[in-house]
Amino acid sequence: MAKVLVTPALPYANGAIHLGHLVEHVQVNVFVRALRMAGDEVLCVCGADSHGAPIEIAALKAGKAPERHAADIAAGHAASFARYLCDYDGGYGTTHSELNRQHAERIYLALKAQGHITRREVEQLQDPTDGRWLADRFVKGTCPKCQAKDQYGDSCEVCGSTYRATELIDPKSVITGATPRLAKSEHIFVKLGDFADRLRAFLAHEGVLHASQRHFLERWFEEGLKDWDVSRDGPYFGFNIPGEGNKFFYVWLDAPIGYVSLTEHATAGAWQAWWRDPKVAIHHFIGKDILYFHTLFWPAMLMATGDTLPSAVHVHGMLTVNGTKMSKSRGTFLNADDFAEVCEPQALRYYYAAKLGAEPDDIDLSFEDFVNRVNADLVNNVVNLVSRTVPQLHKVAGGRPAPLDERDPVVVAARARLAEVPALYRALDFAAAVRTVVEVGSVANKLLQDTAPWDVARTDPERARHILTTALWVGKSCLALLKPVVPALVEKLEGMLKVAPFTFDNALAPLSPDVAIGDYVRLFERLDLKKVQSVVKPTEPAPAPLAPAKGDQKKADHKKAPPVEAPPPAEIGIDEFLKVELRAAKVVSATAVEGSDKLIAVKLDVGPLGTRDIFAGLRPHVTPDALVGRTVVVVANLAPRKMKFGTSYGMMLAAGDVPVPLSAEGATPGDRIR
RNA sequence: GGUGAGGUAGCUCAGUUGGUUAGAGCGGAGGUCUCAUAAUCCUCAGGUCGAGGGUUCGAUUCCCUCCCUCACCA
Repeated sequence: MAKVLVTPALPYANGAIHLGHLVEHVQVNVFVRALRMAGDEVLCVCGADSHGAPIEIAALKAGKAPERHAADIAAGHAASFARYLCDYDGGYGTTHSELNRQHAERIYLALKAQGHITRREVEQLQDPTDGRWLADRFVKGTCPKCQAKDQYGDSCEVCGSTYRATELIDPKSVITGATPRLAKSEHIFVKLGDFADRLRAFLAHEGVLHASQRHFLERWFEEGLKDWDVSRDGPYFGFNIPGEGNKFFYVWLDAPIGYVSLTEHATAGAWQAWWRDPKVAIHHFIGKDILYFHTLFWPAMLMATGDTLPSAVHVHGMLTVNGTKMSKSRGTFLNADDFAEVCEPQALRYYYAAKLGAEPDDIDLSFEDFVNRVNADLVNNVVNLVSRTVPQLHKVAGGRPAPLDERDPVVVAARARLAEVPALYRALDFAAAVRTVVEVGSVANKLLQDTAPWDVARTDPERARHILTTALWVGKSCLALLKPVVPALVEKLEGMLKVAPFTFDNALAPLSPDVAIGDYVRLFERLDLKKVQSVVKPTEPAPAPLAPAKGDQKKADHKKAPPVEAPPPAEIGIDEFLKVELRAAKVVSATAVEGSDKLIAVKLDVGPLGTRDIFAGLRPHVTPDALVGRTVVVVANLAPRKMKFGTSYGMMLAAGDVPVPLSAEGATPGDRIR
């Protein structure tokens, strides 16, 4: 019996749980339930990552103490996870705990005692009003490259360029609005390079990391590991660094330490039984965005204290919804609770499981596919098997199954296929597990169709009883193996069939002829696409497509129709319309963009507004020369858009599938169009 | 820009340690049973396996180049 500790990453306590978090937590929960069905001793802990500047500042804005704020958010996390049947040993905890402080100090002091700590001065922006040190995200100003206003201190969302916060034009603190000043402070660093060889060896172990991720990390080693800045000067919401006055641990230092302190909490103090026993397998599940922390910093910390290193760091891909990144403005940023309102949470568990393979691929939640998969594979196939047989078995045999005919080829084949499933769960290839179950289920549906027990019953009830028993056994066995994915559904089945809770040992056991099964109860409801789609509520009309970049164009060609019916554009008032600054502009020059077969680089004369460079995706239909000298319509206040070949400062309007530039012939360049 | 991963039927994916006609589910078309949650079952898709080149008797599967997509860049 294996002893396994499993953790998802700790969700950050500054926002609600969304469908992206759920990919990881469903993956973890299915894994944990499967291991437990296999008889392993499993501990699974999780809690909110509760420290850091973003939380402190959000709390400030909400008028709460940061502890309070983080606790409130964490309570929401716990409720959301519970709805999706994801539960954690010891409950859903937090990193803001006394236990976590103790472990953070223990680990830090070990690093220090071994000489892995160093210190040096760092220059950073500081708010002069309250002395607060400002991370890049807390400074906003004008982009030094494209002059876009209101951009964060690390990169410009408009032109995509990156820079230092100190390069911003007219920088302001987002907290006080004051102009920050540059100041120096001493920070504490972990000399990660000290661990480079050991880390490299650790990551090379078979199974620790998927090969593709290992390749990815190679480069960091080749470039050499830099020191890791682990201190922040107060005010900061976190743990004081022992002996360092007003310095605090950077949130990413104590976050993973939460895995240990949450273990201690969940086991009433017995953390060493999990973190000091080399026989325990530790599995971390993370998104690829935090790979760095879990494969370099975290193992280095564990090395310093001699705690057990992870057996595996499982990386999953990111979630897209209907083919696009979740976006607040498009209304596709779906939080878990909202989604649970329009569909049974187990349906999402099923879909995620059906899409999660052993490879760390991104996964897409396409509503149409989601509804199809759940209805066709789960309900119409596997669940339907139970619904087709249980009532009939009552009719022909008083609910008593026949002895299972082990020589029946359907039974033999099903046993062989289904026996592979537990190993697929262990290998994290849930997609293959689900696929196998569904395939076996359809064999039994075919059996029923071909042998028609409802006919046979009229002449040979005993024969009908045997057929129904076989089909029900297949359905029962399939669902038993799906229990890690849809536990509540399967518990209903256990009750209906009056059997002991399923494990991987008894999943394929025959039903007892001595026990009459109970009355049929519906196990699961089909999903309604319209209802699922209703979860997307655009808060504003979809932004007009920008000058079609090559990629967009291609995508548009391949997607027959948008997966979600685009809601008709909402009505807008005149004031709204007037926000769009349309102007007449004369084409000064137009040249084909080398390397693109769609784009034309156009220089426009916009009268008093000067000249503008834009890219127009008109090439397949319009030759550049034909544009020169024409007066066209341009959106003058469109945010600049960075494209592969440069930045487009506006958009030329065109109509039709074969785009024809709109003409403003007769107008003077620069004229406002209304 | 650098690095990594990927591009297989309308959609979601499987597969090929290189080899006869590249598969499944869903959607779509037609038919069927009627036990079942308008469920089941049968038939129908001819897709340049992203593009080009190379290695080979033979490549979708190996190598190179290019295009495109996604992610990460402390």
